Amino acid sequence: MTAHHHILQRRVDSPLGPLTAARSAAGLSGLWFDDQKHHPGPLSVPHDDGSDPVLRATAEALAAYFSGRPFTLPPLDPAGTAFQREVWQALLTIAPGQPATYGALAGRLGRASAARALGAAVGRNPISVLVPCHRVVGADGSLTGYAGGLARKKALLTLEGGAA
Amino acid sequence: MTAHHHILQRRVDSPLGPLTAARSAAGLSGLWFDDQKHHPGPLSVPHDDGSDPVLRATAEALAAYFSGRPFTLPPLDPAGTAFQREVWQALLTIAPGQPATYGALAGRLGRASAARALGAAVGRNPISVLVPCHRVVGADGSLTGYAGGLARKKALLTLEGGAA
DNA sequence: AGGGGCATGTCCGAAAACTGCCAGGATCTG
DNA sequence: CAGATCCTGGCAGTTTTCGGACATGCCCCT
Repeated sequence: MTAHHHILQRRVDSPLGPLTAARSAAGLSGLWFDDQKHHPGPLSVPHDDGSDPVLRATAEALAAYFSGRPFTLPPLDPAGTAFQREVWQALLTIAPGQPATYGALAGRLGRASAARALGAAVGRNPISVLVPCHRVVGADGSLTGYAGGLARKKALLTLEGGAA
Repeated sequence: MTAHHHILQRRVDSPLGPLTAARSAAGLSGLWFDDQKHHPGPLSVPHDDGSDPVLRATAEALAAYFSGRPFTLPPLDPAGTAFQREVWQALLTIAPGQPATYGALAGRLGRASAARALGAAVGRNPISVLVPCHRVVGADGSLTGYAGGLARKKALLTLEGGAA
């Protein structure tokens, strides 16, 4: 029951706009677009001077992602309920270019009837882009929603190509 | 808005039963009878090996108090809302043998009408005995309540003598 | 004397509301 | 008649709201 807080932050640029990355003691705890939904607001923690390994790895991963190069994720430590973390974990298993539906993902967790609850959890994903919550679409292929705005979701899916 | 946690604990004995003392980074954060109300439950923090200065000072202060000797308090750092800390601070100004009433104490804080709220705050005092929440009584002199049980409250007031 | 109402800050439990859903049926198009 | 659209109800986890209950005491009314 350790309450994990953000302890350090850093600004990161991207083709879709600037983001704020934050880390906890254990790893990357958040990565938000400035204007996205559920943004935690201005963090009252110090800014990284560039030496933090987790935040540096985050920036590098993001840059690699947008330029289509392979990359490795930094350790992740998003704060949430057990169910939410379970869902966010599952997001990592969705390959680029092969979007899944909310219902299918729910089924994969053995909770076929919890598609809607899963949708709510996906919408709360604190680590944009790197935890690919944008790869989940409606049963009919519609985008349905994205905390960073549907335009960004579409851009990300287009960038990843595949069966978009 | 730093959430202060307990980081170290220690058992302490007293004539009224064993207590658990806990400290934060800044000072003594709690001192509870085993069976008292609002007990935080088993703490998942290491036990002091006897070398911690704050917890040692706590044990010594408690021993001195019960044997009627003068003593000095360790630094205190109870966790609570602004109002609660204000109330607990005020408790320290009540001299032994000269109990105050809930209403009088509220008035002293410039909140004459908040006697009841103050009562609730007093009841939440996490540092038993050393922060003398037992020195507050009803307007008619009745004991009204004590997290550690009325028997202990009475015993403490008797021990302190004065206009009990 | 005794009873009822009210002020005040906090916590806690219950209940309602809110989701980035989806399947099934009704309604609306060519 | 075959789709495309729209509406409806039920789903499950989380968040928000709300109503009491408290370690009281004063005032007003019977």
